[in-house]
Amino acid sequence: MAEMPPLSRRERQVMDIIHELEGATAVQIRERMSDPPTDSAVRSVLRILLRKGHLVKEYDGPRLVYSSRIPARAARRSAMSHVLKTFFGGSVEGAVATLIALEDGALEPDERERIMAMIERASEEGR
Amino acid sequence: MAEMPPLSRRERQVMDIIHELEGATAVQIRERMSDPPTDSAVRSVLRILLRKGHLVKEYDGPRLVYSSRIPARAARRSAMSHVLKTFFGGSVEGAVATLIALEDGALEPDERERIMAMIERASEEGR
DNA sequence: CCAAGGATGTTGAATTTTCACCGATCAAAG
DNA sequence: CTTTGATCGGTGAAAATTCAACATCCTTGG
Repeated sequence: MAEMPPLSRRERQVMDIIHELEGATAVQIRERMSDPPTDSAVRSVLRILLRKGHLVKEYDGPRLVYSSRIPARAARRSAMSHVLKTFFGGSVEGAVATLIALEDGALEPDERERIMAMIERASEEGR
Repeated sequence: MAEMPPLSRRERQVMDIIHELEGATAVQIRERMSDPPTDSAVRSVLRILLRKGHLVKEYDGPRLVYSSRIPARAARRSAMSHVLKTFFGGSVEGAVATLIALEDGALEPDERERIMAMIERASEEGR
């Protein structure tokens, strides 16, 4: 049950929104779309993603909430791994450089500190 | 001339390969595909990407080399920005954490040093 | 000069995506 | 009880995609 065929356009758009919100209803998803189709169109995509095994549904009161079947942690790593390989030739250094330069201007001093500390800690724990 | 409609499956696959190689011929692209279609099928996608303005072609001797129309720097930032927003809620700290934990095990001490130095430098220059 | 191989572009058709219409269900309001 | 509004799922057809077969244009070697 590998996730063999990559996602279509709408499918990826919906999955991204669900990842960002970590679970969402059909209406929430539609609200987040820049070019929203009909409500039923969104549900069609959701049904397909369910059938393909990318999503799971769960009732929250009367509403259905759709969530990613794979844990957030794994999804994050997979996404980051892909851009690292595709756009940075695997260079963690290059990726971090782009990352910290992203929020235009400098990043907060305390966030900078936390990141530094985190790297220290990681390199110790990692043996 | 915004790049309004997101890319289709094949289109994205081809664009990723071109980004990774920073320019490639039709044959190179086909070689990199896990489920390669016919040579002409690849060219069809390339033609579409040219028409949509995502690619530019340029002769390198007898061969045509296809490259991204937008500069690598901008493409990298855009890609990283997207995963940052979609998977990390905009948290640079979280993104860096995932990034440095990515290459299983710890990252090289010297790479760690370079990253640390880079962050220092960025926070100074960035004012 | 002529053939062969490589690279490119084009066409048309099969498959896949995308989407709106429709009916069913359910809850709250009238 | 009936109506209203909101959610949900199914169906089928239009639109986009994917792709292989085909035609053309170099370029190179015989």
